[in-house]
Amino acid sequence: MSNKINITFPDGNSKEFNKNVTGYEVAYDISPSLAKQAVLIEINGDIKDLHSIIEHDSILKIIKKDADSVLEVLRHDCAHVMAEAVQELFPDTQVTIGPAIDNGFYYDFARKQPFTTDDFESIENKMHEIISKGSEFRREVWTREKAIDFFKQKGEFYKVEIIKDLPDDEELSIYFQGEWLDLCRGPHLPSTKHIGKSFKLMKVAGAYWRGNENNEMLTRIYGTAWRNDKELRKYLNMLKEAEKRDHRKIGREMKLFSFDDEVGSGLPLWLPNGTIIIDELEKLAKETETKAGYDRVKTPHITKSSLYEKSGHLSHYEDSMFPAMDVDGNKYYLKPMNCPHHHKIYASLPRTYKELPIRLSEYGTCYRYEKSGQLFGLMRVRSMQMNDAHIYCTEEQFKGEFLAVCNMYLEYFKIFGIEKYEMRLSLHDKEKLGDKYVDEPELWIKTENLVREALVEGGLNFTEIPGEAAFYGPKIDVQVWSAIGREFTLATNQVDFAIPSRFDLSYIDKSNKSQVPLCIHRAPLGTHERFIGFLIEHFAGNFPLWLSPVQMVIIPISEKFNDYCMTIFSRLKLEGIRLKIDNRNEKMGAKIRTAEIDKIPIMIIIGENEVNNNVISVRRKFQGDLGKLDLDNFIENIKLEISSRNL
RNA sequence: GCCAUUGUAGCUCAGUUGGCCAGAGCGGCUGAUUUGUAAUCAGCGGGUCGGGGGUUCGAAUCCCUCCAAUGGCUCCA
Repeated sequence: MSNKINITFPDGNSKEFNKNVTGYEVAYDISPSLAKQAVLIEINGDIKDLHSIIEHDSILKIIKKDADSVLEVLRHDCAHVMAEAVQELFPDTQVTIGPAIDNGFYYDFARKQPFTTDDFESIENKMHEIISKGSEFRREVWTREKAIDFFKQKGEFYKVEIIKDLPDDEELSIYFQGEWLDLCRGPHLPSTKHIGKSFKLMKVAGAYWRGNENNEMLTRIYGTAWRNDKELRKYLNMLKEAEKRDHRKIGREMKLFSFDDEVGSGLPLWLPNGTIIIDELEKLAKETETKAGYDRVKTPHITKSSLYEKSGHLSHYEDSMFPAMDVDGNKYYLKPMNCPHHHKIYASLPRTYKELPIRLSEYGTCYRYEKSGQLFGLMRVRSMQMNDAHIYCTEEQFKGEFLAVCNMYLEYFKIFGIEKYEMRLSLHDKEKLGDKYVDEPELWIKTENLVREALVEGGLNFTEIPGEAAFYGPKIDVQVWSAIGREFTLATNQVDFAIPSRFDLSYIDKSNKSQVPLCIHRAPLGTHERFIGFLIEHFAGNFPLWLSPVQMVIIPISEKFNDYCMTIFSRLKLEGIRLKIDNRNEKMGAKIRTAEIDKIPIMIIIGENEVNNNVISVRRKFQGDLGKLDLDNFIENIKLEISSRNL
C-alpha cells in the first residue's frame, strides 16, 4: 500500500503528500504565510480542525480567519470558553451542551442557583482571561468506558447521559483547551486566542434538558460572537434598529391597540386606528374572495361540547381551549376554530357535485387558551380574528383548489411587498398514527402526494417537514420573519380528509352515488392580530396610503387660514379620505414634526400663498415638499393610489 | 405551564446603604405669539410607586404572595 496521498486544491491543481499529513503541514507547504493565516480546513466538503490528519486522497481547502465558515466554529469555541469560565467561577456547575447558533452560541448549565445577568461581567472577564492565554484546542479520541468513567468521577452526569446515547459507531472525541476539556464533535480553531474579544453575553434563559418539558430546567446563557469589533457593533446596532420596529412599541405610539390587566392577558383591545387596518384587510379579503367564488357565513362564538368531540378537537386540543361553561346542564366551549361550524353549514343542505366546490369564508373571532408564557404582543394572543375559510371539493377538483389558495397567498404577499417567506409542506409521522394523527395510513400518503403534485405543477418552491402535519391532514405553512428576527407562521393551508366523514358530509356524484368531499382549511392572512403585528414591523409603522389609519393631516400655517382649511378638510372627508387637521397653536415646523413622528404619509400645508392662488401645498413622508397642487388633481391621484393599493 | 428579569405620571426614565411633602424630559391643558417644510415662549395640572400582606419608629426601596409584561424553553387546530 502506498504511503502517499494525492491532495487536490480548489483551483484544480493537485499535489502528492505523505499519508497522514496534517492540514497545517499542507498549508505550510503551499506557503508559510498561508499556514500562519490558516485556521481550519475543508476536506471533501467537511470543515475540520487545521491539524487534522489526512489519510486519503482528498479535495482540500485551506480556510483563513476571514472566511464566513469560520464564524460558526468561532462561536462554538466561544461556548467552550464560556463553559470553562463558568466552571472556574462556579465549581458547583455541570455542563451539558453548548452549540453555535445564528449570530452566536449558548451553553446550558445545570446548577442549583440559576445564573443571572449580574454574573455576566465576571464570566466575560474570565473568558477574556482564558482567551488571552491562547491555549490550543487539542483533540483526543477516547473509548466510551474511559469517557464515562472520567465524567462520572467529575460529577458530570449529563455528559455521561449524552455519551451513553451516542451511536455506537460514532467516534468519541474530547477537546482540550489547556486543562479544561469537553466532550465535543468539533471542529475547533487552532487555539483560544483566535476567538478574539468580539463577543458579548446577551441573556439568560431557562431551557429544559433535551428540550423536554418533563425534564429538569437548566440555565442557558446566550452570547453573540464575531470576528472583529466592527462586526459585533454592526450586529448590536442591528438589534437596536430592530427594537425600533417592534410592533408593541409602534402599536402604542400609533394608538393601534392596547392591552389592559383588567380585560385579561392576551386579549387585545383594538383602538380606532388599529380597527381601520383590520377593516381594510377585510375589505381586501372580501374583494379577493368574492372574485374567487367564496360565500361568506357567520357562526356563533360558543358551542356545545359534542361538536368538538365529534371533530376530534376536544381530544387533541382541550388543554388549549378555554374551560367549558355550564349552560342548562350542557357544556359549552368558546370556539377555538371555525371548521366544525362550517361543516355544519355544509351539512345543512343536501349537496350535489354540481354545487362543488363550495367555499365558505368567515371573518370571526376565535379564542384559544394559549399558555401564559406563550403570549407575545399581538403575535400570540388568546382572542384572534381570522380571515378563515373552508373549501369543500371533489378529489378531481382538489389540486386546482389547493393551488388557487396558495396563489392567493402569493397575491397578497405581493400587495404587501412581502418578499422573504418560505412555504413548508408539513407531513405526518407514521409512528404517531392513531395518536397525534388520524389512523388512515393510506389516505395520508395519498393526500400528501396530491398536495405535493399540486405544488410541483404550480411551480411553487417548498420544503418538506415530516411530523408537523395537522391531526387531520397535511398542511402548507408559510413562514415569515419579523423585524426582530423572530419566525412566524403567517398563512396556513390545510387538507382535511378525515373530519368530513365524521360529520357525514356528502354529495351526490354524477352516477347518483354518495361521496365524501375533501376539505381545505385556509387562512391566508393568518390571524389579523399576527398579520398586523407583522405588518407593523414590516413597514416600521409607515403603512402604505391605503392602510394608513390617518392618511393625511392639514396644517394651517396660522390660525388665519383655519376656515380655508376646514373647507378642504370637508371636501377630502367627503371623498372618503381619512384625515385630520392640526389647528394647534403651534408653528408650522412643529406641526410637520408631529406629523412625521406620527408617521402620517401626507401633509397638506395651507398659508397665504395657497389661499390666494386656490391651491394646496403637499409634503409627503420620505419625499418632502412636492410644491403647490390643484386640489381636484390631487384628489384624483390620491384616490387612484388608494384604490389600487399601491405600496 | 417552566426558568430568569422587570413593573415609579399618558410615554421615556431618575430616585445612593430604608429617612425631609416622590423627581425630570416629552405629551396634555391654559395664555401670549400668528408663524412657510422636523421642536416659539411662559404658566398649570397629572402618580393607590402593579395589587394585597408582612418586617420596621419609618418602605418606591427589605421579605412573602398574587397579577402583568419581557427574554428564553416547551406548545401551536
